[in-house]
Amino acid sequence: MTPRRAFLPLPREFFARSVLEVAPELVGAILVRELPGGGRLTGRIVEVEAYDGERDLACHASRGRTPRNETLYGEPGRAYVYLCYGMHFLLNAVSAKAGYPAAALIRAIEPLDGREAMRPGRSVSVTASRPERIASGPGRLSRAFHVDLSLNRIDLCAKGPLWIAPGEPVRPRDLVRGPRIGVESAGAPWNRKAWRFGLRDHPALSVRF
DNA sequence: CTCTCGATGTTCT
DNA sequence: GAACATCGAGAGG
Repeated sequence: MTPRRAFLPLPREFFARSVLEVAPELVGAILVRELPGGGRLTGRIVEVEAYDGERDLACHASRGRTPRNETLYGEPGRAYVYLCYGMHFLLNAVSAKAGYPAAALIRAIEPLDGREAMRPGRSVSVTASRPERIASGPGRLSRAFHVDLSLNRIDLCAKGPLWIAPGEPVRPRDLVRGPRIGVESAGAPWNRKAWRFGLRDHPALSVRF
């Protein structure tokens, strides 16, 4: 019998901490997607950003609680999925204790199992020539892993349609950080916080550090 | 490589 | 109307 990896989900306590601890530790972890029709997609998380509370003007919760961001205020360890720019679904892991809105945005994944079932962008040319970049961006990874609004609020701490398992440890020198992407308009100091974490020089990064 | 711009829908002013 | 945690095409260097 082939020793197949168990991919046990990370426990809820992992996510029930400050997102500034959770986000960097998610780098290197494994995202597992069970497709409705059968088939499993897996990939290594190589880039994550932290969004921390109502005071963080780049966080969706900065203007208070709304129907859209309700999940952010709930139990840690759940998926917060929302529609961005009218056409991309972005995947977050809710962090901190319930009632405190914080989440880690998963921004890029190195494809592992099930690559043939990952959906490329509308342009075949880009991803066909660089298959390792099929999930190299928050919108692209959701498309590749078939993540949409139906997965909002699902539990990432239990086997189901989507969960996160521990990966191989990341050497400290391979973990790099820098300012978050696409949050210029949040203004200082929020657009300058070095709350983006990733694997040094990894080809699947959405943008180089 | 860089820059610019349109797509597309929900939320806020 | 404008803004928005994005992406990819097209033009230009």
